Formats: sequence, C-alpha cells, structure tokens
Amino acid sequence: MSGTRRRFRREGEAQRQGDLIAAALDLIAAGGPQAATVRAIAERAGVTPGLIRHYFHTKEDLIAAAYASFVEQMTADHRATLDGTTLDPMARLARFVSLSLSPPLTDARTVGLWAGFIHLVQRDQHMRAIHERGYHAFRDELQMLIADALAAAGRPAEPARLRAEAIACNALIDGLWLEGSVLPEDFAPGELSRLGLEKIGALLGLPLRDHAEADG
Amino acid sequence: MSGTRRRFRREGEAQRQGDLIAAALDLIAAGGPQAATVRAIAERAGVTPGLIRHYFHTKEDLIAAAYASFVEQMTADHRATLDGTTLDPMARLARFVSLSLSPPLTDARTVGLWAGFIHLVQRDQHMRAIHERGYHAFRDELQMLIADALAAAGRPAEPARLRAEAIACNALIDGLWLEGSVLPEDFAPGELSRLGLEKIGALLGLPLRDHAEADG
DNA sequence: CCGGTAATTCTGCAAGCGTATAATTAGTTG
DNA sequence: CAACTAATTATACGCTTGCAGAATTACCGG
Repeated sequence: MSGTRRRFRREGEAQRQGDLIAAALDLIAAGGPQAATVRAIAERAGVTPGLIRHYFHTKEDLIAAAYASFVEQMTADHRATLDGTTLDPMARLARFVSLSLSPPLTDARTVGLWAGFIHLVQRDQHMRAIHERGYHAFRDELQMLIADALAAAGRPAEPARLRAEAIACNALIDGLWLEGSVLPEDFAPGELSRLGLEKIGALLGLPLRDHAEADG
Repeated sequence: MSGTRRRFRREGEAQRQGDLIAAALDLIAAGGPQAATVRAIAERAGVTPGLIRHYFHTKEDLIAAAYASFVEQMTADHRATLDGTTLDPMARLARFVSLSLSPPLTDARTVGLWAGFIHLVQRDQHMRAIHERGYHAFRDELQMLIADALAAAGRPAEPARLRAEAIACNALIDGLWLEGSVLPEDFAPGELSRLGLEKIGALLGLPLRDHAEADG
C-alpha cells in the first residue's frame, strides 16, 4: 500500500553491531538510560527497530554489549597512548595521570555514560563483572607505574604499601575526574591535570612534571 | 460496580510530599531512574497515582524535589554531626573525612542515587544549580576545616593554595567514596576511612587521627 | 540472468507510561 | 447531624515501549 519500501544495504554483523552499540552509547550519554529506546537506537544507527533483535537477542543484551564496549574502549585508549612510547617510569606515570584528567576521559560524555550504567552494574552480575575487570585493570596499571617510578627513584615499596598508594592515587584521579567532568566550568583548562600531577607527586614523594601537548 | 473503594486517611501536605519523595528516592536508588514510574512511586508511598499530581504539578517536578531533598539531606547530615561538638580543628577535619567515607554516605544507595540524577543534572539547569550548590557547600566546608587545621598547626595558608588543597582533598574523598560505594567488597571495613585520613594527612602535612566509634 | 539465503523492513500487539478529570470520601465547621 | 471543602481514589485516554512474526529485498553463487 504505502508504495516503496525503504532502501537498505546489507552490512556485516560486526559493522551493524558496532553501529547499534555506538548509537546506544550516544543516546545514553546524552539523555540517560531512558533515552536509549529500541526505536531511538535504530533511528540513530540508520536502521529500523526490528534489526536490533536480529543481532541481539534482547535489548538488555545490546545494553550489556554497549557497556562492555565502553569499558574496553576506555582502558584501551588509555593503554594505547602509553604503549610504544619510550618514556622513563616517572614520565610514564605523569602521562597516565595527565591523560586521565583530560578529554576524552574527563568529559561530560564519559561521566554520563559511567553514571548511566551504574544501576545496572549494581544489580546485574554480568555487568558487575565487566565493571570490576575494567576498574582493576586501571588500578593495576596505575600500581605498576607507581612501582616503577618509585623503584627508579631508588625508593622501592613493598606490596602492601604499594596497594595503598595505588588506591589513594586512583581515588585522587577519580575524584578530580568526577568533578572536572560534571562541573567543567569550575576549573581552568589544564588545572585538573596540573593539580593531579602535583598532588600525586606529593603523595608519592616524586616530582611529577607535565610534558603534554602544547600549552598557550 | 467494583464494590468498595479503597480506604484512606487524609494527611498534611508536608507528610505526603515527604512520603512521595522518599518513595521516589528509594526506587531510583534501587533500580535507576527507569524504576521511578508514577505508579511505582505511588504504590511505595501507599497512595494511588493520581495523588502525585495533586501535590506536584508534574512528575518532573517531583523528581526535581526529590533531588533537592537528597542533596540537602546529604550535606545536612554531614554538618549536623560536626556541629555541637567541641573538637579541636584537626579532630574536626578528621571527623569530616571519616564521616564521608562511612555509611550512609559511602554506600551503594547514595552512589546509586547520585548516578541516577547525573544526566538530569547535566541537562536541566535547575537540577544543575542544585548540584552546584551542594557540591560547593561540601567543598567550602572542607576548605574551612583545612584552613582551621593548618592555622592551628601554625602553618596558615593563603587563599589560592587553600583552594587547591581543598579541591585535592575533596577529590581524594570523592574518589574513595566512589570506589568504596560501587565495589565495597574490595575494601576491608574501615579501610577507606583509614586510607582517607592517612593520605589527606600526607597531602596537608598534618597527622590526622581517627577517633570514631568503636573498632573491633 | 536466475534462484537461494538471510539481512532488513514492515506491521501489529499487549503492556506500561504520564496525564487529565470526574467521582468519592474523610475530616471540619456550624 | 448536615453542609462544605479538599484530599484521595478511580477511570480513561493517547502515546510509547519492547517484542514478535510475516513480508520483502539486497546480495551471492551458479
């Protein structure tokens, strides 16, 4: 009756799943979990709603996949910028801190996504496992960087103290991340990175210096 | 037709509004914003859905009121436990830190509520104002405590440095709060408070000691 | 150029959503 | 005890939601 059907192109499974996941993440970041309806996700991904259930058994499955993708990309980006560089341990630690406290990590979108998934993390065991893995990966990497930096400074630390330092430094980063992401106008550009480096340096007794990209 | 109508008691405006707000907060904490439907809120508050629109012009209004109540209670609880005590400045600061890193503040419910409102805070200007006020109240109080503690230790700090210290200490608290609330099983009981006191003490160069309630 | 396959669209449904409004009932006042 | 008022319930409406299944169409191998 309604004349012509909508034209479409066939795509690979990976491509379409990726599009749908990206669309879901965009919507959750912008409008919270409520905004990620199957219809909205499909429209943003450029397909019709029915296709979602061709690639995901249920909407909940898509959301879980989106969360896994989000966590993985967060840590992957982080690691990628650190690997392949030939910095000394202290510079690597400084870079890690600086990266954590700048976009795209410190950003309204990231914190919005993080918050949008929290209640799922608290209730769904699968989501919780994903979260736990990501969090521990982040903290473990930070702990290794701290260990290397302390060792390079001639002050190696025993495991128990190392764990405490990592938790504290991680908390400092997370706190600055939170505040800078939710109320960005409260802080001058680069202030968060500077503060993070200075205070983490103070906690560890290491003079951390920023050597990031150009500064005006 | 359906026989008897439901029995009810008339209540004051404050009481009913409070009940509805409490119900909304419970639901958001447990199941995220999605769970706080008008029907669910009404059922939990022991009334029928229509009553919500007798006390709030729209559901959005109720949610905004709930958020304001949440933020206010968070800071009020905090302040109340500190006022009326005759502790020296350093003990007051220690108490502030310790309170922030124990239930009910450091708790799955609180972080669940906080996260559940974030996307509203980011989009709605009214919500944003509420958030900003609460955040600044918390940080300003912390800053005053730090100022007093430093002054009492004979090392008063100038405003600019004081602001930086407050932001950093606040971030450390927030980070520990976040991690302890989302993954409580990662930390031993009291570990967060201990860590917070130790590391904030290290940042400020003050020996903060815990003198909270009994310890096993 | 012609089938076959599965990726994609389309249509529809039952349930739940927020909201509007009329009907009732509890409590107050004289 | 009867009238009055406002708190509360009840009912209904239009819209959206996630999901299901049938119909179509793009692409691939012959």
